[in-house]
Amino acid sequence: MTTINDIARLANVSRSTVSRHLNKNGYVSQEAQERIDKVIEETGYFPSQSAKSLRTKKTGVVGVILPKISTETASRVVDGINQVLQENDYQMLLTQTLLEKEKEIAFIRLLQSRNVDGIILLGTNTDEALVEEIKKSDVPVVVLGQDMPGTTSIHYPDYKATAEMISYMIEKGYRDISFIGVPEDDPAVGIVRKKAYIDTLKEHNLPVLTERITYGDFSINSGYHAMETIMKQSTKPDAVFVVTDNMAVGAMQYLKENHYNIPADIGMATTGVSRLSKYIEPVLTTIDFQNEEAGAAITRLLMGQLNGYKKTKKLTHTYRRLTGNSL
Amino acid sequence: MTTINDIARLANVSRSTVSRHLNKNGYVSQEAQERIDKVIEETGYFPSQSAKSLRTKKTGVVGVILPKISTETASRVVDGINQVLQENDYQMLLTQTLLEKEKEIAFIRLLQSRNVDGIILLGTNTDEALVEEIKKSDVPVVVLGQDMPGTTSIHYPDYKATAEMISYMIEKGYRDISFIGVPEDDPAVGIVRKKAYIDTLKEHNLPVLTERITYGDFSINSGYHAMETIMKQSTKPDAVFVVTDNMAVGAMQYLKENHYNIPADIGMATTGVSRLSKYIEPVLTTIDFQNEEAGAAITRLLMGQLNGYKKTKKLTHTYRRLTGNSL
DNA sequence: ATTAAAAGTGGGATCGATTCCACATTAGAC
DNA sequence: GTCTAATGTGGAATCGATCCCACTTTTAAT
Repeated sequence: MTTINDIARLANVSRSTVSRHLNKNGYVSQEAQERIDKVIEETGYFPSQSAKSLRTKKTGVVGVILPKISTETASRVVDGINQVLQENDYQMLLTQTLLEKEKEIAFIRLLQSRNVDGIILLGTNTDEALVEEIKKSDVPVVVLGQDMPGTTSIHYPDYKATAEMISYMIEKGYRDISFIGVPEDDPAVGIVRKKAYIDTLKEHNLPVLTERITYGDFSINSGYHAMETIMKQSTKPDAVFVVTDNMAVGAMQYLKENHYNIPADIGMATTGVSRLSKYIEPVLTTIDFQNEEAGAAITRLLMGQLNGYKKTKKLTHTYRRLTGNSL
Repeated sequence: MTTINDIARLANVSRSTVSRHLNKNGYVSQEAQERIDKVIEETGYFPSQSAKSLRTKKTGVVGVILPKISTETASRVVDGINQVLQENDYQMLLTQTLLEKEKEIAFIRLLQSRNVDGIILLGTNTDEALVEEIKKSDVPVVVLGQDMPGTTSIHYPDYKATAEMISYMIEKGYRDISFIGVPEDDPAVGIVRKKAYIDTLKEHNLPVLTERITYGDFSINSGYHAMETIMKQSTKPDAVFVVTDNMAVGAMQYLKENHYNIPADIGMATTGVSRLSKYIEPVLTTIDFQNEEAGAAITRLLMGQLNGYKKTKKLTHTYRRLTGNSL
């Protein structure tokens, strides 16, 4: 491999001069620049990032930790992240936890050992151990999707969007709305969205029935089974709200297989699957959290931190309701 | 930041001993090991990957170049890649070209400057310039999706799968099948699949009409417009085959908006959208190229190359036909 | 008891860049 | 024509690891 020393020798200058030219700092004569450029061109030289970052403590790489890439939500967020990183000449080191919590902590360490300049975490919990690990981190960590204590983070408007959707369902005439949620480990999705559901029912003087509240684990399959549990109850609800896209797909699969008509037999609303919801029949009424923009926004916050901004920031992202004919 | 020297000093050994212990080569006494472990535990030390890879020329990072992550096909491939990389303790540096060809070449260089150990390219063309760049690469490059000259690659069974699907459509009674393809820059999708379509029509003594062959650019939108072009012709076809998932979604959108009934008015078949095709109404008949497994397979080939296997390998991946009611 | 092999350790060179510093040359100001 | 500032250059230290080599101590074999 060609090194800076080879270039220096071939161009008849010192390696300091080559470095100065490459980084455009300090003085280099016109002639020297030309000789260096010529040699670089001929050899196809590119500086070793390892050596560079050993000296400068910067790698130009940002680590991204997410549960699983092959979901619409995650891949859209990554699109947004990528866009901002590219604008700022950063690269992305991608890791997947597959929803194993310990891996979030392990990856924060691993990414640091790889000397990333910063870390973006798509949050799935706010456990004490995780908060601690973030606090200990040498590099800035920003979080999307959870209100992570003491950390710059953007979370979705879980409460507002859910409450509004439930209100909308009630307006539409539904009176017995069931709920497919996730465990409380995930505060944003597991606690806040459930609370919004319960609060809104109460506000409208509707009963909150524990048997109408079921849980899945984010997977398509778990949505299927949660829906099954609900529909096997002695009395059936007239609608269902599913907290995530993947589980909604599973729930819909159960309903289709068992020949329930949506929305005639049961209304359905969810969050996510925004891009594909309109090709699914019936067209899903869903909350679009605008994941690309959220990914871009959290990345901009990280860029800010990398440029020395120290204070932690808390933002709530926006959303739009997409109205289909599933209600 | 804690370095190996700090650990050495605190544990009262030399930095060589710490290194030997960490890498489990050479001799280190039991007591020394314990002292070192204790200090590492206390300080939360992790070795600097930059320094390490400057010496060893290995980073444990594999670069992945793909057109766009937020498509079902790409994200499933990445899932497969990730799985194998994780098993082998590699990390993934992800880049997106957004279908700009020059970026494929630029990223091959960039990734090398970042000292990745190998590169996985989701191929979109086999241009001379790209082939040259791959040949010049210091690190192994493997390609998925194209039969890249001189390079270890896995391509999909484009011809066979397409021909079989067209045959199946003909068996089903369709006689005027239109085609939405992509430009020939992409040999696998643009040339081979079209050839299979044409050959199969000919084999069955059906006319090949140029006006039935349209092109898109992989985007949903282009699928929409291609479908529009076809349906605005004086005589309408009785079926359409769309070469990629995204474009199929667009084509379907056009048909739905204009109240064409699938399959009564027009039959439809495609490749991809395998995971979601069954939730779309009608359930799409599609070719599933089993992208996770393809991603895993190409990554295994790369791992082989990293372990010294030198010969270039050419493989064809498998597929399954998923039968829906869109035909 | 002698000796060779095994076990254990530290010093120093090295990887390829950046960056500080000393020094030489040139240009411009008076 | 001096003097200072700007321009231009190379040497050497440094980043944090690996790894070869030299050396000492322990163990085991004869």
